[in-house]
Amino acid sequence: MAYGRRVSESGVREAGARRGRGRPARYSLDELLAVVVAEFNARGYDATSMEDVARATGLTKSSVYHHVSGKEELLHRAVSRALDALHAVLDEPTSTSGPAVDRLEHVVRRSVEVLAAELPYVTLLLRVRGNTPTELAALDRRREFDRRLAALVQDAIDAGEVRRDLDPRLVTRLLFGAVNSVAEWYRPDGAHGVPEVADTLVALTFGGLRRA
Amino acid sequence: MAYGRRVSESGVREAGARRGRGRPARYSLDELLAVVVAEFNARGYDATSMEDVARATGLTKSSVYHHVSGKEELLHRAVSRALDALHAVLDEPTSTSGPAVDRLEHVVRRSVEVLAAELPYVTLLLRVRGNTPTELAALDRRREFDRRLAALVQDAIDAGEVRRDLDPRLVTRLLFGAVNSVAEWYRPDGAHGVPEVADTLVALTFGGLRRA
DNA sequence: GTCTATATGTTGATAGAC
DNA sequence: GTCTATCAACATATAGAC
Repeated sequence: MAYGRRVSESGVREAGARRGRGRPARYSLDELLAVVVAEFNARGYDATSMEDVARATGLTKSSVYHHVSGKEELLHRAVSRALDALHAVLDEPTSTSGPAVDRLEHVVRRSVEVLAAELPYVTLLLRVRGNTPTELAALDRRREFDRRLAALVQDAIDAGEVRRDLDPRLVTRLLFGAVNSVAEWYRPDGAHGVPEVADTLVALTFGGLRRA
Repeated sequence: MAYGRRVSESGVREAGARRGRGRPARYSLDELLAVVVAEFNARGYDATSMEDVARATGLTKSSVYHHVSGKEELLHRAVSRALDALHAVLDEPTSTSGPAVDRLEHVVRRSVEVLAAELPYVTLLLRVRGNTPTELAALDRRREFDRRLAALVQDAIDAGEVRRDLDPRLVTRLLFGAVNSVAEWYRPDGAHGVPEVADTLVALTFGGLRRA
């Protein structure tokens, strides 16, 4: 923490205060990315100009271009981070051994945890539309992730551990639709902690809402 | 259907074929909106320029400005249509009388149906970020809708018809997170029809996935 | 109700001094 | 590694002819 950098509680450096004055900011790429991704999520990637990025970081546009080749590299680094974290969940030991329904439940829980831990990056990923090569590549990796999820649901059905009367691809989409929706409202300092969110999600989708 | 207008199966006039040539298009506002909203959803609202809008409609920018005051009016008309349709669900008789859990289930089913029927408009609504006055007003109406949903869940808990061990606001968010996620993949000509989607969603969230 | 032409601001990105 | 100054392209929107 040299230079007494002004960094907010969330670990995101505070915005725009020192442009052109005082000591140079000396951003690391990760620090810069955290600020920029927060801005992308607040205004939308397309609606955020490089001038907005510069203002948020407290640098000039030129200085931002010293760190990255352009706006798209910022997006690429952000969504790659999210995709790496999500794919890693599927490679965990508990995701690959044991009863299929337990593996599925584990992946649901861990997905919520990763979503919370990497919230800004996952949020940005979930909003990617496919306008650029970077975005298309991200959508491809997302689809690969979804295929691996669907295989997990299929395993649980084949093992007779979940009800067989539902289409597995449809169940996968709805189940992880609920998981992903957490990104729309979850806040680290909000009313609900990660364990409660994960427990409620599992209770809702594995146990069901209706009273016995 | 005068003038033998070229309109696709989805009711959306086909794009860009006649700019500057042949008979004037004579768009109604609703027809124009359908084309434009499809474009907004394909590229993202912010990433869609008025030039893109003009190309998609087969008009010039100037002609588009004859129909609407600007880009934001197009957004306003689209999200208002979605919000009107969603709020109407809560005012249906079956949403306001009978056992609370049945009212809740009815609203879930009808929300899926409205989402499918008004897919492009709801899709656009769900992506609104809050950058402009129009978007902020839309977010306000969405929040009001969510409040009414949460009250429905609370009613079902108070009536003892659903399990009491879950936080009602959290359940509301996850339940309708799953509902809204349908907009991300549902297609009218896709593998799953609306009744199957609604049945599966209700089975998943009210009955639960795990085998008894 | 459509067009061509244009006004005026903003965009992503670069040149080059310090 | 930051800055000032600038560019060409593209943005939203308008004027006015037909």
